[in-house]
Amino acid sequence: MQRIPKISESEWEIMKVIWRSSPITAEQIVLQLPADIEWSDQTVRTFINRLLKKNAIGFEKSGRSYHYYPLVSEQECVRAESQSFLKRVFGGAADLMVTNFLEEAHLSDKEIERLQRILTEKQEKQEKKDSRPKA
Amino acid sequence: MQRIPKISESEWEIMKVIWRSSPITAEQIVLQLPADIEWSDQTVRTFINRLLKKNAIGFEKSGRSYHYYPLVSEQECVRAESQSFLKRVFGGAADLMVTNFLEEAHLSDKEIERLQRILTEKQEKQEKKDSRPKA
DNA sequence: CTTATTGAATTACACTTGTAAATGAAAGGC
DNA sequence: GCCTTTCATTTACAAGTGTAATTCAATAAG
Repeated sequence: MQRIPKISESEWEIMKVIWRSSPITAEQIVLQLPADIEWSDQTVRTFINRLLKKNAIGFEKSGRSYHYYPLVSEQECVRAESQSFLKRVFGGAADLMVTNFLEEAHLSDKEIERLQRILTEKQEKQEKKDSRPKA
Repeated sequence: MQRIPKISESEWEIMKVIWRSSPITAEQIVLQLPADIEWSDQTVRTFINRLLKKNAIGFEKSGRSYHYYPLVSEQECVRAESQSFLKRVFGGAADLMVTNFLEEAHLSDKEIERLQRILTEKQEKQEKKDSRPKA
């Protein structure tokens, strides 16, 4: 009964398309997959069906073909995957993980500045919260 | 022939123990696994064997039992997993990912400051590089 | 109406993963 | 030297994944 079904690597590709443009037909999904992915129609339909079984997506009949739409939000799924990744690789330590990314990734000056702004905002928000009497 | 074998979730737990203290016997691995993991000895030995097959670890006989040690570094594996995660969930955009984590994770003031320091350092390093004539 | 086409649903099949049990081999106990 | 214990190796087996082919059902073409 867990809220968010486990979505496999291939299924993620399908979900990303559906999140981007739903409702959408199987045919359109095939077309909108990134060019470097070369799956047969059948393969794509298999993934669609598995996502249906997992209740990750739903559909509405529209004459001959189905229009699929997400039943779980990208937000939720990203969060779930991130949690799982974090736990597996960094034992759950978010700051460790961010540190690692900051050090490994080559970020542009712009990006670094943006991140600093976000951090500063977060800091200010927390200070405000701390100065309130705790409920 | 890819450098870093794919390490499953359970196998990661084993690897983390081996990275922490190697060379190490199967028995010790069992003992050093986090307390909330309850695998039978056999299960742990299965994972160890799979890691051997994948060439993620090696061993040296020492009389009755084996002493296992890593053949791939934690660094490498973390990097590989991160890449894979990044690609799957964020389409490869590292800054997006970091942003997301900063916003979702509850970081303490200390952690935020530490991250800011890291960012500042990175920024300074990049400026230095930029002021050099490009090779 | 019969046939060809086009989705969707079912079936397939090998590989991985989680979870062990069974078997084999070596070493220690007596 | 035989029996038990203890590792390691082999085998097991169901669920999930990657990758489709096959079958079924409805629609379009003639």
